[in-house]
Amino acid sequence: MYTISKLAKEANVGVETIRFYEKKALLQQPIKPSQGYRQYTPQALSRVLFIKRAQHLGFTLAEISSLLVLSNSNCEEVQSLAEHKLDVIEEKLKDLTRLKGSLQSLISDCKNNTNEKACPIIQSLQPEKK
Amino acid sequence: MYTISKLAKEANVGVETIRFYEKKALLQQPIKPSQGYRQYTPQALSRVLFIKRAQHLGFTLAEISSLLVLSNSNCEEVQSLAEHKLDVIEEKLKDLTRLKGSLQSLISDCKNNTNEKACPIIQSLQPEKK
DNA sequence: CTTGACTCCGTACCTAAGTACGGATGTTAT
DNA sequence: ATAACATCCGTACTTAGGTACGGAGTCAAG
Repeated sequence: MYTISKLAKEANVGVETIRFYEKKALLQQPIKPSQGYRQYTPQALSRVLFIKRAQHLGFTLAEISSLLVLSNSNCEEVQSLAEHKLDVIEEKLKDLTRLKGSLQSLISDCKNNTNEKACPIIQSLQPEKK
Repeated sequence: MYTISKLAKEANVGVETIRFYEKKALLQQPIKPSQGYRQYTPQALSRVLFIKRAQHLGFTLAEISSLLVLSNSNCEEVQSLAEHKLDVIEEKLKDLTRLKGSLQSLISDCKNNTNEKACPIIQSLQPEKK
């Protein structure tokens, strides 16, 4: 059993984060003993670690909430959530790759530029005159 | 010359966005004729379009602010800002690629899974018992 | 000269995932 | 039993980039 600060420390998050997850119903609030502080079980720790791992996989807290609901029953739906997330990630990868190409070519233009006044990057951002 | 709503329309942004950019000093507020509405010059339109293009290249408004300050003088600093942005993008690309691999392997585990109860994705998120 | 559309301006609200504050209460060590 | 620390709880603040609201003033058409 843990106090809130020990739980937070074990999970490597702030105390406020625990309380935040409770508000968001990602974490069940342990019944407060009418006297004294709340006690957290090892299951609560598991839950927080689960949340943190899922975040590292790129899931938002809202999605993690769904994962937790589905986790006891439905492998297919979990899989479909993961596939959707994969699509989003692939979309972002495409965008960033395109971005990278544009920036690289602008920077290389800059390096070939001897004219100090007309920076090719700035030029490229100027809209054409109408 | 444009009214604010015509400017916004030309630039394909909301009226509120123009006002927001003025607050952020990305856009100079035209002097308000003591009577009546403000008039925007074609230069103001160019400026808004510049901002939107730079955003598409992945620059934040704060960075665009720097770009605008530098744009009249210093190609080298503009280039260095772009290089920094490129580094950040490459870092993000690495992270996303790693993420994509993890998700793909979890999804493929799911597909090989015949046991409906134990979803491999959920399993992988469970911390080991201590 | 009045109606309807547009503008001005400050302020509040939005998402996401927390972080910070502050007063009241509870616990622990001396 | 009192100091020092921990917890409880509600509320406000943070970043980024806007969006929405509401009351007042202004402008153009009929």
